[in-house]
Amino acid sequence: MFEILKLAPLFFGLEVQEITILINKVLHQIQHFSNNEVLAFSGDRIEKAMILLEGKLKGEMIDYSGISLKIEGLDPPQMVAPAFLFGPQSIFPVNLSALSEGKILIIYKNDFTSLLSSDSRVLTNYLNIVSGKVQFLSHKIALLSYKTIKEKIASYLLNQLNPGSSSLIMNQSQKGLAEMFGVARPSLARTISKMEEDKIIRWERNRVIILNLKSLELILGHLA
Amino acid sequence: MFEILKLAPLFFGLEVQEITILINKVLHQIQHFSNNEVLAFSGDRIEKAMILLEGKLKGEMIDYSGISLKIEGLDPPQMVAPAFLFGPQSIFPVNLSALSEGKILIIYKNDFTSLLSSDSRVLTNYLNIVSGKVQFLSHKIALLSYKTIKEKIASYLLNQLNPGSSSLIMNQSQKGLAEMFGVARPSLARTISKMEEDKIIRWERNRVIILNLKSLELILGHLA
DNA sequence: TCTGTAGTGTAACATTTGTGACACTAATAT
DNA sequence: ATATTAGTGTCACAAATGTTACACTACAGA
Repeated sequence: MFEILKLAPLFFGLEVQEITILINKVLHQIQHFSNNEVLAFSGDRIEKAMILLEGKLKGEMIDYSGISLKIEGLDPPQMVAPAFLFGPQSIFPVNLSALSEGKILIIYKNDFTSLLSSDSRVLTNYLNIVSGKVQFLSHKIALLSYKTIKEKIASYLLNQLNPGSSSLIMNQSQKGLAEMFGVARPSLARTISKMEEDKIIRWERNRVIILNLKSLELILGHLA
Repeated sequence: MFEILKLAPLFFGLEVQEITILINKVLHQIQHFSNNEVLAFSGDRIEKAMILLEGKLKGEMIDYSGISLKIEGLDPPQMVAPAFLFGPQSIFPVNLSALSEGKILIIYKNDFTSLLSSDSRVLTNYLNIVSGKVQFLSHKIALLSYKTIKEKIASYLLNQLNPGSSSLIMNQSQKGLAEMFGVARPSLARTISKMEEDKIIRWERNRVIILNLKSLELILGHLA
């Protein structure tokens, strides 16, 4: 019944039998949902942990005008909004609806904390998940706080660069990098070209050579 | 000895006696530090929970050029980087040094998870702290993701506006708003002027009247 | 009331980025 | 080997923002 949970990050390191025993020790429900069913609205209070067992869900973030901003699919054995289960704003960050029929494992908050207390592996896994979100978002904020394309490039290169090395292998196309930075590809190419002109870097297709590390660092230094 | 921890968010809802018993049930150390002592470098692995009992600490985020970007003070009974204790990048996000002599409560990770398991209030408190960080950072990212000044204005106004009202009292000067948005004041004024021209808003010194709410919302809707 | 400070409005010019387009190169699929 | 797709380089023009400067208005303090 819970075989899929062997693959869930929350239960990493546990066998199916162990998982089943843990879950059967706490109050839980199996909720069935049908195709196109709305499971939760953005802003609704979250009362329970929800882990997808079967089927497919969709999370939509809605903006002021009603146009959906971001759509994200959820497959088993993903947990719904793990980092919003606790905290001062424990509300659904998205509209949650079904893309198929399926099943969700439901554990109310108090029972979920009991589950966490009962096995240090599960507790550590959950703390890793939530803390990992913080670390991911912190990194994203650092990236978003760079305003100019030159800063974004410098930051990216300095982050990818191994200490003591002066070149790096690119595993990302310029097009992909532009998407990642949220900028226009031709603008990215133009800025790279300018940095090449200025003899800061040499940009080959799969490799970037740092010609003047100090200049690269100074680009970011102007942030203060 | 642990009286100050009565005020720590981690131990919210517990009495000093309860806190003392819990801490004495796990392995812990009291680390003394002296003025100006460096306690950790940015990038060092985090092995232990650290809660400040006495004294004052300073966290500095250093950028590539060596210029410090952000300085933050820590007072008792704050916990050092609570959201970085677990997770895939469990490293100090800052240089940590002392502004005075003092004492820190040290609990290694495994013992810290034992502490969390042993009292559901402490566990819930810790989950609230870390999850709250996610929620705070998510909100910050939403703000940072607006690229144009018009979007920032629209977002700010829609956030400040009481439902059903069509005007709001400004408790922030344009100059202050420009600083908050990280944009040039004349550029902000120009954009406001344009929105007035377009009959979206009327901007008086201490009051803004929304003339066309739909247009304001559409500004944000163009994000997709 | 007068003076100094803070905030505001606007202009000219400079800089950066976006957009749409096209030609060329490299990689992948048939 | 050829065709298709993806990525790259660059251009002209448009849009948005920054910078510097100055005049004017509002507010607070002496």
